[in-house]
Amino acid sequence: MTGGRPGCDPAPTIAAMAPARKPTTGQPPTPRLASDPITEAQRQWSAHGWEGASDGMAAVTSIMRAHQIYLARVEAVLRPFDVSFARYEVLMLLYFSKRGALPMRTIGSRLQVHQTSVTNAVDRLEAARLVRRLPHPTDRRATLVELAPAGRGLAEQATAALNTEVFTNTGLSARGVNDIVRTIGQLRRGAGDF
Amino acid sequence: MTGGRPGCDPAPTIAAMAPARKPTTGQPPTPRLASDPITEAQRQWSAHGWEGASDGMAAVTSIMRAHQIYLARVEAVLRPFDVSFARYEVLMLLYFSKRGALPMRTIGSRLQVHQTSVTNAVDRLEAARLVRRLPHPTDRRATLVELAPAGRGLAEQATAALNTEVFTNTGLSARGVNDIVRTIGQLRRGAGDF
DNA sequence: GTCAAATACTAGGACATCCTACTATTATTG
DNA sequence: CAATAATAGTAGGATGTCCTAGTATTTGAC
Repeated sequence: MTGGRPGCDPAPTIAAMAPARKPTTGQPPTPRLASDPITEAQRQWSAHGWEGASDGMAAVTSIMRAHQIYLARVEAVLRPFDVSFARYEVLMLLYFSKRGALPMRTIGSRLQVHQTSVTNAVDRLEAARLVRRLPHPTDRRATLVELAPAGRGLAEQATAALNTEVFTNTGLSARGVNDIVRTIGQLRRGAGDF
Repeated sequence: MTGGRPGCDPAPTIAAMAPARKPTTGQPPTPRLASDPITEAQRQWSAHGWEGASDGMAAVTSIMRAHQIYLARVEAVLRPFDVSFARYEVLMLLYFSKRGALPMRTIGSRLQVHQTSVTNAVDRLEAARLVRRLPHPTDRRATLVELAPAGRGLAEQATAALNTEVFTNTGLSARGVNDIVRTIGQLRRGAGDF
């Protein structure tokens, strides 16, 4: 969820594995900082003799949490449009395609999701009259998914909303944005994305 | 998802919304680079007049993809132990707790997941005899979740596997790891995580 | 040309996540 | 002290993701 469909709440994080913080009542002997759970988890990792893995654990955990935060924000923005992020992605893929139509398989490959996830998303998009299934003209195994006019309009409106409410205000500095894109680019290259 | 339980394949990404690349046959007029889909999506964003949002879109999309990659790797490592990442996180939270037991509510708060997700995870962990539910000694509304010996052993073994196979080899440079943790720390602070 | 292998899609099931109730218990307020 | 509000947990439902299996069609090999 990665699944799932986050509402406003985020997803799980190893990060939060820090021991319970004392309530900030009074003035406890320990520094009453609202400690960063990921930093705390790193401390736990080191305390258990896993120093070599603690930084990587923190990075992976940070990614998990960031995903949770952004997915929740995106889904919240898309909710009024009655589409999920998964379905929005399908719409945008079709929106950018020259003919406004793509085979199911192509959609799955581009979005890097399982075929059956595409079937699922297209089922719902079709039920909402945002796309149509058409027979592929030359390959009778394949099914084309065509963007309906309503789907095109929704794609534009939803994108405008996402741009305003999420993408132009990511909660990161300009440098942070660049660092993220560049560093994850490294990861994605290693994973064979491009 | 965020959901779901990724096997080896990743999750959706706006990134892949680039138009189909021409096959690299012959030597097409356009540079036949196996283009980075996220960079391509950025180009599309700009081409549609959404320049101000393209960088943020790329960052958010990168996070989504990174999550997908890491979640798939983590789940693959955990599969032999018959636990999901969500359940592993619960085990580790208990493992780090002083008494090896925590109320359901505390688990949800620490992992930042919905209460019902904790109920779900604990149901399965309990069925696998990895944890036990106990009545809270003073608050009869609450339920304590106690780490069973088998759960403690599994937590240690699974962590060893994750450390070896994922956390010490994240696919990022040391600098990349630090950039990720630091930059996402920014985001998390803004989201009120600490 | 025919048969095996690969490909495209769907069906059904397992998990995980969220949300909205609903119950039981504790805390708060008048 | 009683009534209301807040909290802890579960049940049931919707979505999304994956996987395996099964059907239809196309490609490739002999």
